[in-house]
Formats: sequence, structure tokens, C-alpha cells
Amino acid sequence: MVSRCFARRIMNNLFGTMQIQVNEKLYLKDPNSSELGKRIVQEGLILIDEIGLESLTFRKLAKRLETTESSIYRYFESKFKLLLYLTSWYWGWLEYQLVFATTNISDPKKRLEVAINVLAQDVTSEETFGVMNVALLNRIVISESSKAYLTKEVDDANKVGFYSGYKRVVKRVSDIMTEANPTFCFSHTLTTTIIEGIHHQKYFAQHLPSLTDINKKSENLANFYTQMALSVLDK
Amino acid sequence: MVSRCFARRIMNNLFGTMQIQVNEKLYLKDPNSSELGKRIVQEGLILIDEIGLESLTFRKLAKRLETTESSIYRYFESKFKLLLYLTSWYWGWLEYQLVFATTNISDPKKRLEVAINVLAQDVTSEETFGVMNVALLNRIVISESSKAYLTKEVDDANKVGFYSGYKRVVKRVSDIMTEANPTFCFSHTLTTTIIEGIHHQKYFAQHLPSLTDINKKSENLANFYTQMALSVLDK
DNA sequence: GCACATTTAAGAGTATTACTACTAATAATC
DNA sequence: GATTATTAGTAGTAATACTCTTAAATGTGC
Repeated sequence: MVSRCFARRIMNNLFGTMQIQVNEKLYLKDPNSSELGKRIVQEGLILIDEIGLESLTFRKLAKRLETTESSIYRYFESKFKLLLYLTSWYWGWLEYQLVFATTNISDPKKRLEVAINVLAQDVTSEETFGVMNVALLNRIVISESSKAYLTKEVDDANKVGFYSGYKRVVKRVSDIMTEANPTFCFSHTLTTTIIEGIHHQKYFAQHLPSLTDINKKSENLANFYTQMALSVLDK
Repeated sequence: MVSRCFARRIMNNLFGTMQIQVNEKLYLKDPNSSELGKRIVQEGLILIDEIGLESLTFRKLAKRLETTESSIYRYFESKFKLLLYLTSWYWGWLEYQLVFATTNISDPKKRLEVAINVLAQDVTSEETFGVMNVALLNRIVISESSKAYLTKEVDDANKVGFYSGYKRVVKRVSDIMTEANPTFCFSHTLTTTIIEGIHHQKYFAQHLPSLTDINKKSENLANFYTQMALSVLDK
């Protein structure tokens, strides 16, 4: 536990000097380049968490920021792009978490277990990373991120690379699986099944408990999917 | 193959005299009670498939039906309720498919395999059931159904039973798993992981192929999830 | 066959939302 | 200190979500 806290501190220091990169086409003006931009992202996160993406309007966000709609439109073309910005940032952040957590573990099966633990981790405690409240962001990713690709614009968005962050995370986990069992040829399917599964189970635990066996604390979640992955890879 | 076609014919005849029931609170006026109501559902399906739920408006639907917005509002309170109506109907239909396909199979593992095949089936060929174009409906369920519960209204909707159709399907599959292995205590989690997984993999195969190992014909899909379920249950 | 009640759909509106063009204020550079 | 960019605010328009009222059609009893 001590070593983990130590690692976290080192990471935070490291992170203090670096930034998560997101696709530049996601914004009209870099939200990190101004005070207002940062507040748009910060408060946007809070407002989406409070009222949901459907009810979010730039007018409401503007009111909260004591600015105007048009000022927000200078940064983001639409609330859809804002969502894509937030989720892309999340996948970038998660990739770092994955890399740090899995380096120096030689056994691929152990590495897979650690990776799934990172995917299923509860980002509690008002953990922040720059302007990003990661705990809030994690909640939004669970309930809203699939709307980022379940849209008629998916093919255009894919072409310009809006999903590359998610793809990189999937590739990393998928590569660990292939290392654990080189003959296994469903590593991408298994990885996305686990990632989306984790999101769904956490959501169901909160809102539709009869659809899951996981409790609100999601205690067995990582365990279940680790066991699942290992059994499938063993076959 | 002959016997399967025969079974399908018997089912269709049976279905001809019966109706899929959906929660009455989902509509203001039963769409089955009038010509316009039926056309709203029928063309609503087509329009959602064409332009997506986000772009659907009752005005556009009204234009297509050569009627007015307010007439549509007499049947459905909102497009969200229309989506819930459509998805509820789908789960009702799927439950029948499940029941017919799995009766008279004594081995629970075999029954589970058949059930997963039903869940993963490709509803092609302009298969219709009353006014419902099931092939279209299946496509919409894949890309839009999760929006029916990924909403801030989820708890209210759940209280009045809007998700009971989905829950019944999950319970049926889950019960088969428990029969196959009575000590297994993650049957709901495994079932929803498979159902949502099937939807995601089919969607990814069409739009984000690097996130899946399934091809556009989804040939190995049922196989993969059957193997997965059996390995997890065997542990 | 006609009065009356009910059902059905259309018309006409309001409030909100998404988005844009233009203008004023501020900061940066020469 | 003048000029030029940058930034944010004002004031719109068009589309959307939703409601209230009215007209037409249908059905029912006598």
C-alpha cells in the first residue's frame, strides 16, 4: 500500500508537467489555451453529470459560467464534440494508467489481471488531473461515452480519428491477451466485451440491479472479468 | 433445415393471432388501435433507421406520414417513449423466439447454446411481424436501445416497468445458466455481458472494425459467446 | 334517420434550443 | 502610441419540442 501511494505521487508529479493529448479537430479553439476554455471543460463535466447529456445546452452551461452561448461555441462546435473531447481525454488518461500499472510485470497473465483492474477501478475521491475531475469524468464515461459512437456520424468521426484514444486502449489490452495466448484470435472482441461490460455492470448496479450480480461497490467486478478472460484464453 | 422452416411457419401462424404486449404507459393511445397509429410505428422505425434517433423529430415523421406533429403526440409523449415502445416490443418478440427455440431441449448447456444463437441471430430478409419490420427493428436495437436506459430518467422509467421486457429476457437466459451450473453466481452479469456484447460487436463490425475480430457477416459471433459462456460456467 | 357523445386528427400557436453574424473590448506587437 | 489579433458579448434567425383549441368523422341510442 505504501509503495502504491508512492507510485501515485510520482505519477502525479510526472503528470504535473505533461498533458493528455486529444485530437485537435475536436475543438475550434484549444480549451487549455484560456481561462474560459478550462472552465468550460471543468463545469461542462459537472453539468453533464448533473443533468445528463440530453438536457445539456450551451445556454445552461453559459449561465453557470456567467458567460454566453456564443463564447462557448468559439471552443466547441456542439455538445457532441464536447462529449468527444471529454471521452478522448479519458481514454488518453486511462492509457497512461495502463502503461504505468503494467510495466515491469513479466507474466502476461498477471499483466492482464492488472490491466483489467485498471479498467474496472473505482475512480473515487475527488481525484483531479489539471482541470479534469477524473472521478466525475469516469461517471460520465460510464453513462454517456457509448453515445459518442452510437450516432449516424460515426463513420465521419472515425475517419478523422476521433476514436483513436479508445482504439489505443483496446490495442494495449488486446496485445497483452495475444501475449498470454498467441493462438487466441478474438482478443479485440474479448477486450471490448470486457471494457463495455464493466461500464454496463457499474451502471446496472446503480440503476437496474436486477440485471447484474455486482453490488453498488462493484467489489467483484474486476475479479469476474479477470476470471472470464483467463478461462476464455485457457481454452 | 426443412424442419426449421416448418417451425418458422407454425410460429408465424401462431403469431398471426397473437400480439406482443408492451407496457401501456409507454403510449398515450395504443398505436395498434388505429391506422395512423400503426403507420407511426411502422414509418418511425424506418425513419430512425435512416437518420438516427438524435435527428428524428415528430415533424419529420409527420411530413412522411402526411399528417401533423400534434397527431403523433396523441400517440406518443416523446420520441424517447417511441424508442421505449419499439425496444420493449423487440424484447417481447425475442422472448417468444427464445421460448420456442429452447423448449424440448433437455441438456441445459445445449439449451444455452441455442439461446445464445437466438440472441446473436441475424434478422435479415424483410421479416415482418404485423406492422413491425423485425429486421429494421433489430438494427435499431443494436444502435439505439442502450439510449433507452442511459438517460437521467432511468430510475423513473424503471419504477413504472419500462424495462421489464429486457429483464424477462435476461432472466430466462440467466435461469438456463443456473441450471447448467447451480453454483455459478454471476448469471445476470454474464447474460447482460453477452447480450450487450453481441450488440456492440455487430455495431463495431460495421463501423469500427479495428475494435472487433468479428466480420461484417458476424459469422463467429454466436460461437465466440457460446464458448465464452461455457468456459466461464465450467470453472 | 337524427340528436348526441365520443373519437380522431389538424391548425395554430408558444417556449426553448441550436446556431450565426456582427460588434465592442482587450491584449499583443511593432 | 498605432495597428492588428484575439477574445467575448449582443442580437438576432431558424428549427425543434410541446400545447391548446377546433373541426371533422364516427358511433350509438332512440
